[in-house]
Amino acid sequence: MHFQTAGKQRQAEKDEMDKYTKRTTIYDLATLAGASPSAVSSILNGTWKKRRIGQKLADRVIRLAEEQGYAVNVQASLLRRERSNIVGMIVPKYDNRYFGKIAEQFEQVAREHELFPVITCTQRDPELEFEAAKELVSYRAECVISTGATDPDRISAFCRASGVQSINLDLPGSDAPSVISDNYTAARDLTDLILDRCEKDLGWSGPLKFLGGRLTDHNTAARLEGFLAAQSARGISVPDAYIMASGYSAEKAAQALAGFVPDGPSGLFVNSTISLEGVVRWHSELATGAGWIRYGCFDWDPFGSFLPGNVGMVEQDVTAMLDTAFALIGTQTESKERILIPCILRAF
Amino acid sequence: MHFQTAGKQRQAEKDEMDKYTKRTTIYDLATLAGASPSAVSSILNGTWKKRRIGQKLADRVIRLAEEQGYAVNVQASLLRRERSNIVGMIVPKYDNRYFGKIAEQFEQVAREHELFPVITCTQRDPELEFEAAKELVSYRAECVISTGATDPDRISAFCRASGVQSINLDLPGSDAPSVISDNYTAARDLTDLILDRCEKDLGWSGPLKFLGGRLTDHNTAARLEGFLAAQSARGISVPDAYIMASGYSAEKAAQALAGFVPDGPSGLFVNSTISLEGVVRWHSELATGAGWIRYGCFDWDPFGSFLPGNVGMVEQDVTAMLDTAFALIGTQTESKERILIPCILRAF
DNA sequence: ACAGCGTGCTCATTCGATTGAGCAAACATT
DNA sequence: AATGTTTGCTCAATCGAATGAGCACGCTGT
Repeated sequence: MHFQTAGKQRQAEKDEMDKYTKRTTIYDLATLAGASPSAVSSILNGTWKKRRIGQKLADRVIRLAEEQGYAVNVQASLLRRERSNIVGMIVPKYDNRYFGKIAEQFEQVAREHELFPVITCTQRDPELEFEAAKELVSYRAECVISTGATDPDRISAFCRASGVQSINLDLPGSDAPSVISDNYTAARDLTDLILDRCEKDLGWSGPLKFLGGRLTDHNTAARLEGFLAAQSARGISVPDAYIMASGYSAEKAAQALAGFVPDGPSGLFVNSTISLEGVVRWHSELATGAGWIRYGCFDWDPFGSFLPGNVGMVEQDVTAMLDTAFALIGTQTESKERILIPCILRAF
Repeated sequence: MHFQTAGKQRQAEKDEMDKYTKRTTIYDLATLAGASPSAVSSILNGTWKKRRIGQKLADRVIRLAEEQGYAVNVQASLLRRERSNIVGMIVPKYDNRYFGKIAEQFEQVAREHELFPVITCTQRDPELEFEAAKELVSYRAECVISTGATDPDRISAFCRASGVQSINLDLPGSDAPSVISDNYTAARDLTDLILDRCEKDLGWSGPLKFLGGRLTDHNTAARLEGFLAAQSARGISVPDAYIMASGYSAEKAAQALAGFVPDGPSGLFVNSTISLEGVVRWHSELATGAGWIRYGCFDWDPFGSFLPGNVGMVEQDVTAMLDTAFALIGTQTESKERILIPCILRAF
């Protein structure tokens, strides 16, 4: 009999190792309670009423489990259940408020859905991203959410092949449903805000410069579109040289602005807080003309409102995005639709 | 025979569900390769040479595994190995640079040590913290690292009872080894920096005000000690009312300063970026006297250097802390020592 | 021809929890 | 007393991979 054998061996172990290994199992508890492992199992996982185990035995086992510091072996449990209850998230970085908030909210929402959140940070490295996805599949995750992935479709394809659901967040893919911010609308609104402020404060109306991000990146492209649309709606045309999509780093942003000393009103659309760092560095080192600058940033940081010249920031609605994403988990929909979540514009 | 039974049932499943469930197992691969599951298993986990499996069979199985998109079932594998390779980290928040960096570095270092990192964010809720620890123990984590935990000793005790190693990071406990910043020395250095600047810029020498944190919290206490020591070394004595350890929130910090309108030189020691937010808010709203203020912050944020009045920030050496903590993993040392890691002072 | 050895593989058991099936006793019903 | 029903529990198989033990074959040496 399986459990007796196990019990005996465990006993031998105890004799030999004398409590070095304290991992209590249901077999140990069964022996202690004078009951069967299956009774113990069902008592501890809450199915005991369904299985018509008596209250008395249940109480006894529960007390024993507490005394012995029992904790289920999730590996064994999940193996049998053929469910993992794990939701994986792939995130590029934790080093800014946006991804920090995503990670934090992700955990919270996952727990509300009775799922075990596992977050992996991939440093924007496509290989690491894919490795992370494979790892999550190995853990039999119920769903893998790729956030800001460089190659979301590769991940989706792999997940599909293993029968794992995948969802894209923040950056869309074409091979799985995507929940993303409404970058176009928010960029348009932010651009309008900057233009309004330039007019009000400086009596000047564009064109604005666009700084940061990469044009090949979907979100930057959508934001640029909104940026241009807001201006062309006012009859402003933006010279090509004003589009400085110089990548994601403070240094690059500062470099892009290096030669620029404003000799009159000017405005900037800053595409991320990381680029904003570069802008602020440049701005604070200007000998003259600093007062002629107005800028807004597509991204949120609590220190933003204290930066001189900053007229407003766009905060992405992380909570709404995650709620939407989690609503998709478990649905069999083969749709690869893009769901747009409106952003929150914070004007200063 | 176990594997034949499994093979047959799997086949039946395939017939019935026609590839809806694609989770390939070693039994599937064994059938396809005409080999035994044990051969397949050892080939895929790298022990095949030890087990004298031939190169030809190995090649064939490896190719098949790739073709079929095979991924080990970690649950089964770990159950058998009785090792999880999981390191857990309990972290209070992701919403500032410090914990963001900790989380990111933790993952990286864990991977370098061939461990699977699982991070849980507990919102500074003691119950959630403990639940998280229990969950990690259920997953048979090799080690649980508690960062900034409100009750690290409770976690350590529970882990010990289950035979799981635990380490405290950032905030010390008395029941497990602790790796923490050298708060005293860094606070002393930061205080000296602020005092120096006050003298140089304003021709004034203290006493400074201390803002933020909670005195019951070990780190705040150590920093306060350094703060006071630096001043008493210069013969400055600090009035009790200058110690405003008003907790961890921007609002609280702003409130603590609310009535204060400087009518002469003054200096502040700010105990965290979250308090710094409150300071900056207050500072930027001052009608007069803003120029008379100098402050430094015990915590790092890249926007810090652009804030007027900020003379320097202390950055905790996260990399060194984590390297030190990981060096402890697997050691059987029963020591509950505190290991102090020097901080990095960034003067502006 | 047979012992001795190396090579290449398979068998059967195990990890700990779950679960459909089923047994035995207590109790109710006719 | 015979039958049906409920209650309280146990059995045995199972999830997928890992592994000590061992089998069968071929080769070498004598």
